[in-house]
Amino acid sequence: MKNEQIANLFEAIADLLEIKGEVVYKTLSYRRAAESIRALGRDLEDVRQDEGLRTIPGVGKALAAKIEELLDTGQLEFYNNLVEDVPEGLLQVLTLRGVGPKSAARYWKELGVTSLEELEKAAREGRVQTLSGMGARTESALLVSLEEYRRMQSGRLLLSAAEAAANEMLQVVRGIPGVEQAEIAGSLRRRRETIGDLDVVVAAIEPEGVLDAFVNSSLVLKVLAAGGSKASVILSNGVRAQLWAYPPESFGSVLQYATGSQAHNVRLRERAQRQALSLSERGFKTRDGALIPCSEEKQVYERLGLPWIPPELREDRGELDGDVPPLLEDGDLHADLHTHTSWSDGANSIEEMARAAKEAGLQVLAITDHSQSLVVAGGLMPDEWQRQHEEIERIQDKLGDSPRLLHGAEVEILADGRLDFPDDLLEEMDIVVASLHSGFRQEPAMVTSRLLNAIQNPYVDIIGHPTGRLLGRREGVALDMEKVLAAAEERRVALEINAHPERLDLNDAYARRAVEVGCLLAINSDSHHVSGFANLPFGISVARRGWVPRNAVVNAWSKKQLFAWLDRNR
DNA sequence: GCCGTTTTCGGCCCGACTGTTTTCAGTCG
Repeated sequence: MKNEQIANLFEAIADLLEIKGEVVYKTLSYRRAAESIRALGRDLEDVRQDEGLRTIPGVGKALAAKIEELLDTGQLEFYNNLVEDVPEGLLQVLTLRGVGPKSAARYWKELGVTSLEELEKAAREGRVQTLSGMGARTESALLVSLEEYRRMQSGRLLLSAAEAAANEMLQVVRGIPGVEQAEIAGSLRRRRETIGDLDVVVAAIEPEGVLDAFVNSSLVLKVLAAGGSKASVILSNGVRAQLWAYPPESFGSVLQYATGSQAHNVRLRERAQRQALSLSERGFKTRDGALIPCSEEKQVYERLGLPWIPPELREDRGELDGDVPPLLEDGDLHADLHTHTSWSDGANSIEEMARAAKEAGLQVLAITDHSQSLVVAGGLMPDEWQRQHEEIERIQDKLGDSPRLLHGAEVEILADGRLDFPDDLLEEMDIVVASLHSGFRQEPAMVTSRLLNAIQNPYVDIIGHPTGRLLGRREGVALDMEKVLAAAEERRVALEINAHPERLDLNDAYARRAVEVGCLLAINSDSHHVSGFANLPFGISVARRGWVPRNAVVNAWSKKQLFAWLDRNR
């Protein structure tokens, strides 16, 4: 059983235990363990054999035993018994906005509801409002939530889409009279790979007036909740958003609070408690009730004796325990080592791509069009690659040394593990990116061995988008990532963090693990268009979330260091 | 169910908003 499945199961257990009425701290333990497992970046089986499951934060004796049972049998008796008590269908009921464990339990016990369909029926028949403490408004709100659930099935936004929507919202909010400061917060500020809803924080002398103007603006389709400090809405583009409006003296406190993550904030508040302080979005409160607001975010961390923590790290993954490495910054990448042109499935010529790369501040650009077998993407035959080579030399002459062009290919790793070009051609190339575009449904062990084959080839420099996932569309291959990392480390082959917002592959957890085992990484745009270089910051976000130091990223190196690495086997 | 420079037992974060209440529980982030 794989990490993701076990994490999901633990979350389902937490939900069911909450409906059952179990003490909330027990359910929190399951949730915390699930988060730790997601952040692991390696198989639980490996952790069990090496340092032991108990070394995972939030996994104690009981949860370790449950993980072992799942690893060994693929089953969990505890869970099987639990669903005898509490119907699994209630898990979906719990996802409705406005429905928590207490309400779900009452719908189930008092109305016999065990699924979304049954709940809808009960609400339509007016049975929900017969429950004590529930009225007609609760019932109609429930029907609205059910409607929302159907519409919003698609779920989370890609980072790029969320960023565009948030900037639009930010522009509107900054134009509201009385707004002194406005910033993006929430998971978008932490640069998670997908975003559920937007959070924007503003400083204003009169927060109520700002909130009022916002909810009445043309940007807002529907108001879900609105008070004197915050408003929760659906924007006209269908995206859910929250606006937090607080007085300027509390701006830092609320920005910190609204940025989260929740787990990170809990850690901070525990820390505040040890200093006899209580921490909230308004500031610190002393035991005698005096409020100490923070106008700047860094003051929140300062008072707790901490350095300011970059938002990308605020996930309760050890960021408060010690030194954080110096992270990659926008502008640290001097090279893009994986791009396409109209020679295969790109939209622009080599020259257009080169000029755009220079415009984007890059000193080195690798042209890596697809290889012959990827027919749908216009993969190049060997003789076409030779002709492209002449073309690249001509353009290099024309452009001078800026950017420096490298000529390579994104070579298919074929279904049997061979590469799609012969070695003597690969040897001629300045750079070789090897990638999978087919055979994703093979057994993970087979896909792993295909990658290992590619890594063993002396001319391969980078493994492109290693798992092949497409966010929201295709799961990545369940590779034996530890084997891949170990081989890549030994051969000094870099693994890609593909910066396309739909890929972001490797993800943050694998990137962090890669660095731990000494692997090199490359952050590439995989551009198919001159606009593609604008995606590089998304790759940098992944690296930052993965605690990746600058010196582990080959395209953040100097030209000299980069070329020496590329020449290592040539 | 986890965890320990207060503790191996007894803690475990905080406030805004809503709907239904006559003072608060539930949900959310």
